[in-house]
Amino acid sequence: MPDSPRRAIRASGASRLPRGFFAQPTLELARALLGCRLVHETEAGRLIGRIVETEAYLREDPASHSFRGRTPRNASMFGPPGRAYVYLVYGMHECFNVVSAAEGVGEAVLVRALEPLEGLQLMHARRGTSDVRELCRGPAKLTQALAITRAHDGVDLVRGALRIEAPERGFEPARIAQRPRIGISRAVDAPLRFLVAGSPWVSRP
DNA sequence: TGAGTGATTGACT
DNA sequence: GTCAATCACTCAT
Repeated sequence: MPDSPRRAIRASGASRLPRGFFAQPTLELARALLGCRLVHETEAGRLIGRIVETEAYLREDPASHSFRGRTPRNASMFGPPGRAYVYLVYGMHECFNVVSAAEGVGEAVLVRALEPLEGLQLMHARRGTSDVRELCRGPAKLTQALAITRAHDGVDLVRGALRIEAPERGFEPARIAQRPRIGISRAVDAPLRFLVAGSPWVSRP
């Protein structure tokens, strides 16, 4: 009996993204990440969600943490592409970013929402909700659901317990919409938010 | 050194 | 719809 296609991909390592994937321009990466899978292998089990919403934060971008230069907090943003940038916001919520652009350039892509794929029971327990729609619909919700903390700041997302994998073969987001970003007070009109149009999993339609 | 702010969420009116 | 929670960081004394 032959393996399923998905299993074959996993077994061959084909779902792993090449490091160069993360080196593409930040805007293109923000779009390309839609449909990819965020995977976290934890001791309690494997947690997986499909990325359905992202926001780009660029150099020379007043809304970006990197705008005023490198600090201990945002140092990961200036690291090599394909790393994680995790920070604390409002004193209690953690947000997960994929670092992009060359080392020394402070750009990243914020992951705002996921479609839960695997480890749903663990996510429910971590989030304290029985509503599947509320598991990963928001940047701080998804970090809580997938057990992502500031301890993951700077980790390599190409390989390791926390990583990003390519979409299943043949999978493509139906339609991609581009909108202004959410929750910021500077550069509010720049259409740097990307989402899977019509997806019920995005933080705001 | 102290005040102000923030890439959010959930509880409450 | 409004608003509090809570702390790292920035900026102005």
